[in-house]
This record gives sequence, structure tokens and C-alpha cells, in this order.
Amino acid sequence: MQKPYIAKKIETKWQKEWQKKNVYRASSKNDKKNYYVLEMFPYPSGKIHMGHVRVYTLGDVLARYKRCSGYNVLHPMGWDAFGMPAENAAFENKIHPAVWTKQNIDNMRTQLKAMGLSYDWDLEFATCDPLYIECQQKIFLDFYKNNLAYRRKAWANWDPVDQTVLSNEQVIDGKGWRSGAKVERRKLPQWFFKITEYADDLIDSLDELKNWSNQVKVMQKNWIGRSEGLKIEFKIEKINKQIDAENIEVYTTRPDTIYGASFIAIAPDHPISKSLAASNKELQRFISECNQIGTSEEALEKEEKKGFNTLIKVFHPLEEGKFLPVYVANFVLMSYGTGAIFGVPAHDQRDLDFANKLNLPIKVVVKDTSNKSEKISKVAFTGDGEIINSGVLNGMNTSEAKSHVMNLIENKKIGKRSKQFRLHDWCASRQRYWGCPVPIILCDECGIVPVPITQLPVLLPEDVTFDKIGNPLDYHEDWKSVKCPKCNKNAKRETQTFDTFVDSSWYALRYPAPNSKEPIDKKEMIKWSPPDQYVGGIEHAILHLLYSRFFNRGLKKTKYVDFDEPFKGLFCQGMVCHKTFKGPNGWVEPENVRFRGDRAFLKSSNQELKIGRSEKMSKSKKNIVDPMSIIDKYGADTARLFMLSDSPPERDLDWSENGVDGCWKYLKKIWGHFHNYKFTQPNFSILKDASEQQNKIRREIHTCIQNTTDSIESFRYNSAVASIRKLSNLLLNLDNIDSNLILEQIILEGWQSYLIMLSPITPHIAEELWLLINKKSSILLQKWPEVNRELLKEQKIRMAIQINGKLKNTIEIEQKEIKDRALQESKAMALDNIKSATTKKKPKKIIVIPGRVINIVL
RNA sequence: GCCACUGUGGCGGAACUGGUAGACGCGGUGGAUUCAAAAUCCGCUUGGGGUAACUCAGUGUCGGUUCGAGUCCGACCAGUGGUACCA
Repeated sequence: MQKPYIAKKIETKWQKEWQKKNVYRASSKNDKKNYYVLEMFPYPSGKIHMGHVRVYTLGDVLARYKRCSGYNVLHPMGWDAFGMPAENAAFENKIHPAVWTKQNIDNMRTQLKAMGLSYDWDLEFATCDPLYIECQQKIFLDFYKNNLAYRRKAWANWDPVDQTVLSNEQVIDGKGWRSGAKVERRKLPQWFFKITEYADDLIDSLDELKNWSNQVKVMQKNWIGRSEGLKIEFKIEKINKQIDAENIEVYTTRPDTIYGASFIAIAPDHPISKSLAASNKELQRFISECNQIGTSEEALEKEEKKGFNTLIKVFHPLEEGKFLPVYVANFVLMSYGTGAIFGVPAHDQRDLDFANKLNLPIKVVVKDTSNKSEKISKVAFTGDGEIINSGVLNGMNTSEAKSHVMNLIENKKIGKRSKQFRLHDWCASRQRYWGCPVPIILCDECGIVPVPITQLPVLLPEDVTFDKIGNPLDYHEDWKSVKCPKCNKNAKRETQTFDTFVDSSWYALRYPAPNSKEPIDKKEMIKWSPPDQYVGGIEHAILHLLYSRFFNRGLKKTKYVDFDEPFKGLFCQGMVCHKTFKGPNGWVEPENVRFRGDRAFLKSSNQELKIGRSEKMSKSKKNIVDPMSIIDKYGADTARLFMLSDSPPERDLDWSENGVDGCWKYLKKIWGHFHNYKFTQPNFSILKDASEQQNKIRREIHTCIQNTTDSIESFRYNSAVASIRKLSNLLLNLDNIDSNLILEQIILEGWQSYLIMLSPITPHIAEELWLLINKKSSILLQKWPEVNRELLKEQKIRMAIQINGKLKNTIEIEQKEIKDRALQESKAMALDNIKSATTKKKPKKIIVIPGRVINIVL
């Protein structure tokens, strides 16, 4: 009578057992090396989704693999607990953000535990814990004292109806998500971190991050956007009393195109624009129109190019007698360069769009050598080429002309070489309740006053309501009113809270000692940090990871740590996607769909549904599969196995019910086999007497071990699963061979290795089956199987024989013949179809790549 | 718009630094078992042509480099992520 595979039963059993024995406790005892695996902690949105299942399974496999490979492993979990959804829930469901968040954390912790993840739960914390708030406030004050944080005015999205600040997400098509009112921009005092101070270092150090994906490094480099350009003063033609300036300073990265300039454009919030607007209603109107675009870069860039002619003209600095008109333009940003540009329509797409709109001249000054036509109408030529129509610059190439113009301008003392960054300082304050309060007191007399360390933490008041729109801290007079620590007069607390990216910028350093009074416990931190491997979604490639890199540098400056980079290794995984289903009444959840062949129908009414392509699982499209329903139905091991099976971790994964079913069937098959097979006691010493035939089988087993190990080491978990399955297929087929003592040992060796390699992926079933072949100790304590290299060496090698690069035949050679070109060639030429082909036509050339391929060119 | 990535059978994907395209799985299909079905097991499964040995084509599209390209280069098309207040 076969024991049925009831996943739930064994999973709960082992989860209890492991918890009881505290097997995942991170300790740095004994002489093993330490290894810190960290996955990006989740926002407690309510319940775990498939994206969580994926990233935490990936990290868990690594953590378990490292434990088997002889490391002490730190593998913690916590909660990115502040953020907007809690406030939205408060507004919609009248539940306090703290209560909502705690409920979600409790629920999600239970769910994560059901997945059998190997966390040391003793290290858990949430960013909304009073102790974490206190530590973060201490760090902030140190940053402030070290000139890494400052307060200034900056734009924010303003909803004029709701009278509140909106996040970019809450602005939909330029309108407020609740009020529907056209969103405006407003300048408000906000807190900034001086990330630009490290701009050079943040780019240059990318080269040292060897275990970071190149993709992320390139994105960060472009995001920081270092450019070596030129600042030039353009003299204003006539003194204009309204503006308090004689020049307009312009920044350019293309000084070589200066002869192609046909206009100057300044930002709507440029000082000159503002001065002119004071007495010009029309310009005022234009500027306020520009201010309605919103704050997102995407919106600004996509907006139709518009300009306002100021009627001011400036002299061209190199071309005698030439004047350029000055426009206020909606695509020029005050925050980049000098807030003013010279427009070269022929060689910049935005300038060209602008020129076409306003009928400005287009003068070609760089010759596109790949294109015969010199005319430019709709597409600007932005590449390098030969300079033409440019006086002294004619005939130079782009880079010669660039340095020539820079020298000219510098010699004339009307400009300077200048390095600029696209990156701007990090605006780290929010006008919201559910976040870590900025520990500052604003005093009419003393200005900005830090809250004294002894008065920390500044905690959020609990008695707030969310029926009023806006930031409840602003209305909370009791909480706001304090005495100034300096002069003891009445003062107000800063009512802004930190961007949640601040919370997530240093949490990794907190896990080694989460209860320490010090923000970062040096003794514990030094044993583990920085994390050896960080795992998370590619969507965090820039903001979270760049902010963390800055923050770590700040922590170094303020003496909390002594290293620059927060994460030694970084791996970014793809998203979990699913097909979408749409019926007459909108999107339909996969669980309500019934399939007949290729077609989908609504379960309740049999209405046919339209099947859409696979997209990121999202609430709006309802293409969500609840991980818990999968764990209930199949078990955590099946869910974990499927997560790793098909897609490579860095790519998007398509959720498929069939795939999950397949994984479950597979585990059931393995389960059945272990319960039917009678394993012998290990006696591996007799393996040395194995026959060549038996060694061939061992060789295949060890090849699988080698491939699995290589795949895990390089994060190719899907390939690892494939090699593991290959190994089990091989071992299952051995059942049909006549048994003998040596073969039994080979099979036992194979299955032992198999289970150990399977255990990081599906730990529960692996532990349960391990009992059947080795009743002594837990599989979690086993050593990763070692590859017998001697065995692999004896393998025969198969070589491809090609004619004109196309495969025609193969030959087999011995390992010792690997360098014998002549032998390989003669073996190839002796093959029937090669012989007949080469007698018909004489080979022109024979290329022999020893041990790999022979190509005969006819 | 800009930056980055991805594109291989019916589907997910494999192929180490350019060297046998399709490993491993899903689905499909044929068979075994069964009174029947489910489950399970075994075979086949890129497309075209051929009774067959075999042969031609084939890795988003077009072009290039090379003895040889899924892999390198150029242009294009499509999808995805980010775009600074979603996390």
C-alpha cells in the first residue's frame, strides 16, 4: 500500500520541526565563512503575491545552497512598512494606518512561513517600529550636521480642489485622481539629501561592483548622466531695465554646433522669465500654462514644444553681427545646467521640433557622412561628423571642434568648461502622515533646529483621522506645538515625513543587530555586512539602489560604516505574468475561467472570454493567482519548484496552471518511487571496482551534479532544475537494469546527491524522503555533493564534422586524443558521406578546432 | 520623448568564451493498462519534400563580418521595466 503524497501534512510537520530546532538561526560561530543573503523586503500590502513567491524562493535557494556549501548564512526578513497604500486604506476603509499595517504584516508573515523560507525570524523588524524610527532620526541628524541634508523650496504636484500634494501616481493624465481637477505645480519647502555631492563617485565606483548586473550599472550611469560641457555668456543686445542681467548664461554639451544656433531658450522659472513676467500678462499666462504640465519627466518630455518670444535678443559670441532671439520654452528645465540653452535645430531633435513649430531657421553645421542629403526637415542629425558652415571650425571633426570652441570661449573670458550631471539632489520629504517624521523643529527666531537626541524618537501621534484631505500632521496642533530647544520660545515641528526610500536605504545594515540601541551595531554588522548577495526586482534598478549607494556613503562620512558600497552582489529578477481574460463585464480572474481547447469561458455562465497576452500580474487586470490557493492545493514545494523551473530568474515568468500541475505530478512520482524502492546501506568503497559500463552510469550522474552546481552558482536555476530532473530520469530508468551490489551503490549515491541538490528547491519533500535512505540526520545539515573529476576526465568526446559550416556527421575521440589534429582529420575524412563529398570536389581548406569541430570548405 | 532589457517549435525555455539549434518541461498525438474513465507507464512531436537512406529551410525583420552567427556589428520592428512623490 503506497503512502500518498500529502504535501500540506509533511510541510507543516517540517516547518514546526525546523522552527523548534531553530535551524535557520544566523550565528557566526565556528570557523565557517559568513554569507549574507538578502532579498528586498516587502511592502505589507495585505497578502503575498506571486512576485513575492518568486523573489523569496530565489533568495531561499541561494541561502540553503550556501548553508550546504559550508557557510554560516544570515538570511533575514522584515517589512518596508511606511507608505501611501496605508493612508489610502485609512481614507477608504476608516482604519488607522498603523492597525492596517500590523494586520497585513501578521498575515503576510504567516504566508511567508507557509512557503518554508529559511529565515531567521528572530531578526525581523518593521520600518514603522519606534526603535527603527529613532535610529533613522539619529542618522538623519548626523547627515544634517555633516551637510548632507538641507531644506529648500521645490516643485510638487498640487491639487487645487483637494488642496493637497499629489504623488505622480495620483496624477492621471494631468488630473488629480480623486478630484479630477487639473493639477498644478507649487513650490514648497522640502528636505533634500546631497546625492549630487557623490555624483562622480557613484559613477566611477560602478566599475568596482563586479557582481552587479551590467544592465543596472549602465542604467545608473546614464541616470547620473555626467557630461563635460561648456557654459557660455550670451550678451543681451539692449539693456532691459526689467531684467537685472546683462548676459544669459547657457550650458551646452555640443559647443561644436554653435554656428548652427538659431535661438536661445530659457526655462519658465528662469530668473529672467520671472522678471519679465512681472509686467507681462501674456508671459504670466504662458508660464502658468507651463506649470500645469506636472512634475514628471515623462510628461514634460512628451508635451508639445511651446515657446514664448521675449523680444529680447542676444549677440552670437563667435559670429559677428548675428543675433539670436530669446524664447521662454516649456522643454527647458531650470534644474539642469543653467536653465538656458542655445537651440540648434539641425542637430537636436527637441530644438528641431521647436524650430519647426515657430518657423525658426535650420542651419546644418555637421555633415552626416552616411547620408547624402544635407537637408534636415523632421529628423535631426545628432551624430558626429565633419563641421561645415561654421567659419573657423570648417573641416574639423566633432571632437576637434568641441575643444576648439571651448578654448575660444575661455580665451575670450565669456565662458568656462563645466561638468554637469543629470542627477539632482534627492527630495526626501513627503507631506504625508504614514512615514518616519523628520526630526526638526522650525523656530521663528532660530530657524531650523534639530530635535535634541535625548528627545528622540519623534513618533507619529496616534489620534488622527483621515476624513479631512491632506496631511493630518498639519492639523494636529498639540503634536505640532513645541518649545524651541535653543531659545525655548514657541515653535512648530516639521510636519513632513521621510520618503520611504530613506527607510529602505539602510535596513540591510540593521538586520545583524535589530534590537541595538545604536542605529548600526558595529560589532555584529562587521561580521556580515555588506550583504554578499542582494536579490530584488529590476524595477528598483535606479531609485532604491542608487539612493542606497548614496546613503551608505553618507553613513561612511558620519562614521557608521567603513565601506562605500551597500551590496556586494546584486541580482535582479523578472516579473510574474499571466494571460488576461476579458468578458463583456470587464476583466475576469483566472480562477473563474474554464478552458475548452484554446478557448476560455466564464465558469458561472459559460460566456466566452477574450484571451489577452501575458502581462505583469496586477489588480487592475485581475490576472492574479493567489499564492496561498496554490500552496493549499499543491503545497509550497510545488509552488517553489514551478517558480524555478521554466523561466530564467532574470526574465519575466509566465504563470501557467499546466506547469504547476506538471511540477506536482513530478514530485508525486519521486515520492512514489522512494516509497517503493528498497535502498541498501551505503558502502561506497566498493565503487572503485565498478566496470566500464557501470562507470559510464556514474559519469552521467556526476555530469548532472556538475551541471546543477554550475547552474546554481551562476543563478541559472531553471537549468539547475533541468539537470536535476535529468538525473532523476536517469536514476528511474536504472530500475529496469539487472541489479547487483555495485549498481545498488551507484543508484544510492545518485539518489543521495539528487535529494541534497533538490533540498534547496523543495526542502520539505527532500527532508521527508531523506528519512527513507538515511535516518540519522536532517538533510539541511548535509554537505553539497562533490563531483568526481577523475570520472569526468575519462569521458569520450564527440566532434562535429561540417562541410561549409553545415553539420554532416560526427566522430568520437578519446580524451587523450584531444590534441591530435592529424588523427581527428583522418577520422573525419574516412567517414562515408565525407569521403564521397570530398572526392567529388576537392576541399579548398580544412579547419580543425581540436576536440570540437572540423569544417571542410569545398 | 529619453535610458535599459527582451525577441529561438503549438507554449515556457536550453545551447559554456562564435563551433552538432531545440536540453528539461508543458501541451498535443499514438499505444499499454482499464468493463470504461481518471491516474500511471511507453513511443512520437520545428516546418517542407521523400517509401527510405536522406535532403532543403529555419533562432523578430533587413543587411554585414567570419571557414562557421541564436551568439559579434549596423539599421529597423514589436514587447517590457524605469523616468526622480507607487514600492
